[in-house]
This record gives sequence, C-alpha cells and structure tokens, in this order.
Amino acid sequence: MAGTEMPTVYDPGTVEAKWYGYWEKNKFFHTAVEPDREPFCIVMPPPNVTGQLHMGHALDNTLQDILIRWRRMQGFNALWLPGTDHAGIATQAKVEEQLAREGLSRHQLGREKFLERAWAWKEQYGNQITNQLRRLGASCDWDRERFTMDGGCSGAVLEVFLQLYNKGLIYRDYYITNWCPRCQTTISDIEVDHQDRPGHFYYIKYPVKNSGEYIPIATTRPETMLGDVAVAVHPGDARYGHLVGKNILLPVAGREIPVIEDEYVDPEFGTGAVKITPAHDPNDFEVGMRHRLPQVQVINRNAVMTGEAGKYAGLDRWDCRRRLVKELDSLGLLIRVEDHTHAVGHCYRCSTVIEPMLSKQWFVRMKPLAEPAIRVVKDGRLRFVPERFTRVYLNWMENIRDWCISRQLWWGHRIPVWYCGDCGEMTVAKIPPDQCSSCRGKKLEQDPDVLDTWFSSALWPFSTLGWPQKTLDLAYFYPTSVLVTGRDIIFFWVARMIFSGVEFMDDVPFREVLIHGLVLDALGRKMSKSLGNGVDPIDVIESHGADSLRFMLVTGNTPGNDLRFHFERLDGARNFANKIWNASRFVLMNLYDFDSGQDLSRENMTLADRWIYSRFHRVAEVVTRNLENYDMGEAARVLYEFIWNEYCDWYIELAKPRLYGGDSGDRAATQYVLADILRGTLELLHPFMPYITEDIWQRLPVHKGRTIMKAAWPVPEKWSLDQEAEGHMELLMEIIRSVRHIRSEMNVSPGKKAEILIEAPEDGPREMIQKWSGYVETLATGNVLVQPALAGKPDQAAHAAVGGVEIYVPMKGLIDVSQESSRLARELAAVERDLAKVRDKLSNQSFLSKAPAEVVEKERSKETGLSVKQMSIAKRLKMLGN
RNA sequence: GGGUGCAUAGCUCAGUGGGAGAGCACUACCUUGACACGGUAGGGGCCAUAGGUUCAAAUCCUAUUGCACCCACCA
Repeated sequence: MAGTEMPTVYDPGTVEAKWYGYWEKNKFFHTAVEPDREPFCIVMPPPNVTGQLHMGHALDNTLQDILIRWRRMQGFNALWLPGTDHAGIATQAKVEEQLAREGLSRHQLGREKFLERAWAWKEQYGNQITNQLRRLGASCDWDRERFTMDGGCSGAVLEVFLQLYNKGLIYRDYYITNWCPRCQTTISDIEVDHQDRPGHFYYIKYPVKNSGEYIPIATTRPETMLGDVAVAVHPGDARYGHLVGKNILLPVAGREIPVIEDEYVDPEFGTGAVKITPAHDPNDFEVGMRHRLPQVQVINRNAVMTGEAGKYAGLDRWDCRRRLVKELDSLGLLIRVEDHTHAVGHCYRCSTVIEPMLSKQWFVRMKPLAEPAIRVVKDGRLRFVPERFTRVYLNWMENIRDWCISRQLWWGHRIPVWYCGDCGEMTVAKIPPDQCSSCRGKKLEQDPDVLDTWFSSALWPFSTLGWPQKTLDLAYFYPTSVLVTGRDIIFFWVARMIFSGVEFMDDVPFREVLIHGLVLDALGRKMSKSLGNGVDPIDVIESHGADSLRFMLVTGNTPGNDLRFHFERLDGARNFANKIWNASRFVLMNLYDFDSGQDLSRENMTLADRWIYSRFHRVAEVVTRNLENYDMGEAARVLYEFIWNEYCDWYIELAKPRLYGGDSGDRAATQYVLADILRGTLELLHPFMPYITEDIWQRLPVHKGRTIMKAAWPVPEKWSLDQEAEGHMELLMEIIRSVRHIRSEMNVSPGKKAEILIEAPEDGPREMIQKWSGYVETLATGNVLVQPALAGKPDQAAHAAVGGVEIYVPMKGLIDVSQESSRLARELAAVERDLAKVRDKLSNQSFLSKAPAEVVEKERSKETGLSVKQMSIAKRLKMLGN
C-alpha cells in the first residue's frame, strides 16, 4: 500500500497484467436486466474474425469503453455487448489462402469440408481480436459475446429474409451487377470503390452499312465493342438523324447492329454517339432493356474473353484491349487515342477492377425501407454526433438503390431458397423443405449463394439481444443508447441497422450515433496493409501501455475529425501516466501514519485546501458535461491540466511544508485533502485510463479490495465551490510567478533565499497575503515582509506590480540599474498598449450602450487594474532615475 | 458534377463572438525529501486571402485559393 513500494518510473506492463483478469473474474463487466435501474447500452461494432486489432478498432473501442465505464460509475446499468463478424469475403479468402498452402482449392475440397475448415479457422483465430480488446481494457460483457453466424444471429437472418420476402421486399432478378473477378463474387454498389485512373479515349470508326459513311464512337473500353448490339444517338441530333434506323457493320466482329435513338445519350459529350453493350455496362443494360436489344456477353467471370469474342476468345480483358486496338488501327478504323482520366470501379476488398456482369441475383427493394429510416432521423428520434453526418446519411438514403445481397461465396448465411427441379418454383423457408411448395416435387436444390455479410450485421442491435424472441433483454435494453463507429461505415452498416431496426423492432436501434474519424499515419495517409504504414496497437500497448494509447487516441482531436498518429503524442501520454504515478507515489508515501477514520473539519482548511476543492468541483462539472456532449478529448484535456498544472504544480508543492513542518493536525488535514482529491481525480480519470487509476485507487487506505469501477462518479458538494479562495490563490500565484520571473531575469541562483517586500494597501488584500505569505516563501524561495506602506523604497531592488500590490526584491549590489530600468520600461510599454486598447473601448459610446453590462464591467475593472499597474511601474522607473 | 472537412507558434493540433492556447521542438537555469517520462523562467503567431454583418470577428456570413475526403451510370 505504501508508496515506497512503487517504482519511480511507472511500468504499465506489470500494472496492466494485474487488473483485467481481476475485473473479468469478478464479473464487474456483467450486466443483467434490473427493471428498477436505468439501462445504458452499447453494442460493439463486431470486428472481423479474420482480424488483427488495428488503430481504428483501438480508437473506436476506447471511446465506447470511456462511455461505458463513465455511465456505469454514474449508476446506470451499463451493458456493452461484444461480438465478432464472420466477414464473408475476407474470411473465405483467408481460409482459401490456407488451403492454397496445402496445394488445395475450395472446389477440390467441396462445400461441406470447406465450411468445416472455415469454422475451424474461426475457432482458432476468432478469439485473437477479442483478447486484444482485453489488452486495451475494454470492459464489455464477455458473457454475452456473440457471433454473426451463431445460432441466434443466424435465426434472426432467416426470419428477416422470410419476412422481407413475404412482403415483396426481397426479389430475384437477372440483372447487371458488380463482379469481382478475383473474389469471384458479386458485390453491392457501395462495395465498389471508384478511383480516378488515367486511361484513354479511343475514337473508332463504325462504318454504316451500304454507305461510305461511318459514325465515330468514343470509348474507354474498346474490348467491349465485341459485345455491342447497337449504336445510340440523341433523338433529333442533326449529325446522325439520317442514319437512325440504318445498320452498322460492327468492325472485327462483323455483325450488323442498328442505329437507335435514346435520351440517355448526351449529344455534347464525346462524339454524341454511343456504342451499346448491354452485357457489360449498366447504362447500356438499361438502354438495351428499353429497346429490347440482345445481350452479348463477351467477358466471362474470370475477366477473360468468351467464345462470343471470336478470335479474341480466351484472352484476358486487357490483352484483348491492346490487340484489338492494334487491329483497328491496322484496319484504318482507329481515328485517334486521347488521354482520358476517368473513374474506374475497384473491389473494396482486393482492389481488382470490377467487371459489370449479367447474372441472377437477390436484391432488397430499398425505397419502402428507406422512407421510415429517413423519417426517424428527420424527426430527431435518432441523432448523429457530430450533426453534419446527418446530411451524409440522409443524402444517401434519399438516393438509395436496391441492395444486391447475394454473394457467390460459401462462408456466410446461405440463402434460404430452394428451387424445384421439376417445376422450377422457388420455396422460401427457414427449415429445409422436403417438397416443392408448388408441385410437391422432391427434387429440391438450395440456392448456392450466401448473403452479404452486412445483411446479418444490419440486425446486430436486436439479434444480439434475442430477437426474434421477445426477450426481457430486448424489452429492457432496446433501443440501445448510442452507437460508436467510424465515418467510413455509415452506409455499410449504420444506415442498414437503422432501416432494419425501424422495420423489425418498430423503433430506432440506438438513440444516438457517435461518428469518429479515421486514424491516419504521421503523414496523414490512411493506415493500410499495402502501404505498410500501420501501427499495431498491441506493440504500442507493450511499449507505452494501454492507458497511454487510450489517452493519446482520445486527446488533441475534435469529434468526427481524422486523427494523425504521432509517437511524440504517445510519449506525452506516457509521461502523463508517469506524472500521475509519481504524484500518487508521493501522496501514498506520506499516508503511512494517516488515520483514515478521521474527517476533515472545514474550519481547519487552508486557502490551498479550499482552492483545490473548488478547482476539483469545477473540473468534475466540466468533465461530466463534456462526456455528456461526447467531447471526450476536451474532458481528457481538462483532467490533464488539472492534474499536472494545479494538483501537482501547486497543491502538492504547498502541501510539502505543511506535511513536514506543521503540527500533527496540519499533517493529518493535509493528508486528508491530498488523498481525497487524488481519489476523486482518479475516479474522473478512470474511464480514460482504467489500469493506472485502478492500481493507485486500490492503494489508497480505505479502498483495499474494492474496485474503482464501482466507485460513484464524483458529484462535488456545493460547499466546495469557493470563488473567494480561487481569487485569493490566483493573486498569490501571480505574486509568486512575478518573483520567480525576477529571480530568473536577475540570475538569482535557485537555492538562494530572497528578501521579498510586498507593499499591500490596508484596504486591499494585505491581510490575506500576510496570512498566506508562507506560500510565497515556499514557492518563490524567500522571506516575505508584507507592509501597508514601505517607509523608504529600496532602490537596489527589482520591482513588480501585481493586482494592486507592489513587490520589491532587494538585491544589494546585484542590480544593474540600467538593465532593471529597461526591463521595467518594456513592461510598462506592454501595459500601456493594453491600457490604450481598453480605454479605446471604454470611450466608445456604442460599446457602452450596446455591449452587455458584464462585458463593460469587465473592461472597467481591467482598466483599473492596468492603470494601477501602469502607475506603479512608472513611479518605480522615475525613482530609478528615468 | 454535387457535398463535407481542414487551413491558428518550427511540427501536431485545441479554441468558434468580448484579454491568441496546449503538447512536442527551441533558449536559459535547476539532480529542491513524487517524478529529468521532472522543475522554473523565456522566445516564437497581421489565427489562408478578400469582402460583409456587429459596439466587438481567429470565432458568424459570402466569395476565393490550397489540401484532404465522400458521393455521382456521362460512354
């Protein structure tokens, strides 16, 4: 318990090792329904089971842990529900990699065996990330840990699919979707990452049949011309009007295709004529539907040219492009090639260029689901923090398109639809049906596809609480209190949870969404595997401690903004932890003879005691308010400043002489205040730095065997707010600072005691200064003499004027009068500059009449203070002979 | 094409209507009975540019410039 057992340098490793297991074993994180207590609930964004904790997770979970620990201390029944995500594409890719190392492919293995491998993989690696979250200090209820593919969540997925299907909100269609040739699956529109890429505009002659004319076509993807089925021009375009209805002899392919008119064509862009390839372009697909054109597929699922591509069959799409352009050129059909930068769709997982591809897929009809999801946000039933993300959300929801939910993967929730081999009818069911719902045939085959991973995460806030059962958990904890997540998954996840919650629970999934930014590297780039610029949170925890990492991630940045990762800032956080450690070490070292049963009598409090209580009172209020506003960074900053600049720099320093030099009553009282403020401060800091605060808190005499996690959040009593004490301390601090300034300027050696003459008028703070002059003596190193009026002003003395008080530091023979004069002259000039500004304001009639009274009053008192200061410095200067 | 964010000390960033701030870096001094991962004192900024609103603007409005990001089917 005693501080002497504490090393002088804080070692996060040994401290952190002590506490997580203790918390978890004692079930301090566990929460059950308690109807008389108010719930506070956060569901954790489930990290992928493939996962390695990254800085984004560290930030996200630190923010959540702060909120949860704080609310728990406030007395809420606080549930933080953790879990992991099966992450279809990502996990399947990992398992396939593993197989590849054994020389196997998933197809060789077969679906069933492959899934066994995937589950084994999940069992082996799925816990890695949750253990890393433990290192971070995350106080989530592991008893309730869930997985998107566990029985409950899978049941919820089936139920949702069925309900949406029965409402006509899920349909299957032959449509053009985004195909990733590498992942070998369709992906949804938001999974396509559009990046501007330098490319080319190829101008190609399309000869009109039986005419010497040709239509110039500009395209960025010449290889798709092999699948062209028409050329479209804008209706009424004078250039091409006479050709509409005629046929084009499609170069190379040698097919005939019609010239048609369609509003889609922009006559201003390119050549005003567009080649139509319904099988390989979403716009052309639409045009093709309107004109009942055929769909000629020339590129297959491996991005290789099909048999329809004639002699180009079997070539990779880029190879085909190169060779085809060459051929067109040699045929004299290539007009020119221009550089052209355009947005190219890439797979967000693997960055492969997406190929628009025709296939039968499942979709969710979004419009009917979006509307109520827009309403709950507009009505304010669900609030985004920061508020600006509301627009991002609404904008997307209002322009939403149907969601392609089928994936050609094996790892995931298999689509609960069976096709009849006899009549072709679909049967949708939660349990595998034994006969066709239409013809009762037995030849049923289940749809081979699985659902988009986000389909199950969309249900997370209620599937994890027991839905579709009507559980007590759901009734008690839903809607959850707040969702904390990064701005990069507002569309992927937040939006989908909102419409799902509204649809199936008839209520918002959470009342507030706290959006934070991304963690960038020191150069402001996104941390990514390919750049190799990621910083591993576990490495940081090992070098600097989890508390430091948490503190660093939370400070020095505004809600919603991105955050750059700087090791200097991490060092700063570690130094802060060390400061706390050593301040506590000092306090604990001095508590060996402390009678913890004793209470402090307020009458015996010193000015410093009253001041530190008052400051603590304000800090507790501000920290609480900032947390209420989700302003964790500001709360942390306020605590940092209080601990370092007030508790350590002033209070502890003032406590020392009273601890060692006073009587036993003084010592006891000082011990009491030191420990009491330390206790309260640790409690305020605990949500941010859980380990170090627990460790120190339990060392305090009365806390042995209790946990800070269950301590009550500090709500200071009214008496502790003491404006007078704050004012008095401020004046004394100014006096001390000015004496120190003088000493430093005059090169007085730090150990040497100075004579400090303070001239304070009788009607002013004289008595107060006299009473607490010991503070000045200790902290400015000197002997203080306070007098109403000095008989003779010492000429061999440095001078300062502070708050209506004159300070002289006599220095026999040390004062260089001219040096002192110029120092004072500089100070006088500064004072006069300020004074002029203030007087300017006060002579302005409109300021006096329009500014609020307290602002005017403030300026008046500033003027008084400054003019007193000006006069005394001027007098002093005159005395010195200037 | 539409939208958002950012621009403040050498660096990284707070502050968002009434006295320009912090951390790091820098200068000088200090091993003072918690801490050199420390202490004390200090230097350093027309708060991007141009207008406007206001008694008062780094802070609100408009425009401009630069940087970053998001959305969008113009071949």
